[in-house]
Amino acid sequence: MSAERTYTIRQLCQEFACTPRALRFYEDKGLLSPARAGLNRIYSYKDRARLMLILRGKRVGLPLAEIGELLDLYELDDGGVAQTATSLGKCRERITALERQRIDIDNAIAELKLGALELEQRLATMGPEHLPKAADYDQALRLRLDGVEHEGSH
Amino acid sequence: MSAERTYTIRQLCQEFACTPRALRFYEDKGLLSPARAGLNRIYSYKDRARLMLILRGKRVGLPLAEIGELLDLYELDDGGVAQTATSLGKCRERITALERQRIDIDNAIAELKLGALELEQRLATMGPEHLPKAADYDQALRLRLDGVEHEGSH
DNA sequence: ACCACGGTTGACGTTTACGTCAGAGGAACT
DNA sequence: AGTTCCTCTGACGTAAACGTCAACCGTGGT
Repeated sequence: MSAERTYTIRQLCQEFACTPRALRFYEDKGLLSPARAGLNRIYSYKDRARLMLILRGKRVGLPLAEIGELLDLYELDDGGVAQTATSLGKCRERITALERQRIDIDNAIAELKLGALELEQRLATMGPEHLPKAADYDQALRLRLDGVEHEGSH
Repeated sequence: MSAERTYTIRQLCQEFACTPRALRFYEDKGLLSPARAGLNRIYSYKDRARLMLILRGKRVGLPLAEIGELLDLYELDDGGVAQTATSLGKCRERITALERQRIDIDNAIAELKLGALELEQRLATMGPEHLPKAADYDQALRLRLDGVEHEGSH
């Protein structure tokens, strides 16, 4: 019966790398409905769980509206058999859609891996004979490295 | 040396269920550059292949800009070693991103399947005691079936 | 009492990926 | 020649998902 842990908007944002604006937006869309302490929003553990589902839904490309429907599937106090039946229908539609998408992704990954292989081989066999000039190569590489701010191991 | 097959804009649109507007838009963005017969666009077999890649990229949630970069990876006449190296980098980034996405999708599918199971059981154990009324149930079901045009096995 | 700080509510701006006319041009049938 | 198509080029509109900015509020510290 310990008071369940709660979160401020900023805590959740830091944890999941999103902005307060986004959370309020999800709230506008009915995907979240945190409690209030005066004006301030207080997110419960359940709210946090919902947020995680929302973000995963986004990562797999679902529009917020669809995510909302799916979230409702999990919290069905329900309104009857017909409701449940159509929910099941939507659920299955989403499953088959995601399975198609999985296939697309597998194909894309396969092709990209082939592409990567070819690029590697090209790099390997690409002797100085294909280069503009050793000096140019050197300079181009330098420019590249200078231009890239992040991702550097330095 | 038979003249390679070509396609009008409408033919491609019918084949891939998209609109002429979309194809012209992709052209604006540099993802396609079909030949012309006067004003009219003439799509080659290669253009068609690119379009398929574009559409698959879209299905996995890539923005058109990214798709453009990936397409360029396949057609590298190239500008040197540095170019090829950074291309390889981008390629690998995309691969790992897609692999993460694959995991998300697998998780989402798993959860949805659990949800579907629960819904099925609820439907099974949901005796008339939870129903508004047997008559209402019957009527609601009828309405449902009438409202759904496709997917019906009838 | 004053002020910084984090949070809140509008309201308008922005990007992406097209949809939707409006107006015109060439091919083809009648 | 007239009409019917299909297509083309702008140009403007739109939905989704926030970003950004202004102005306000309550609370803790000094």
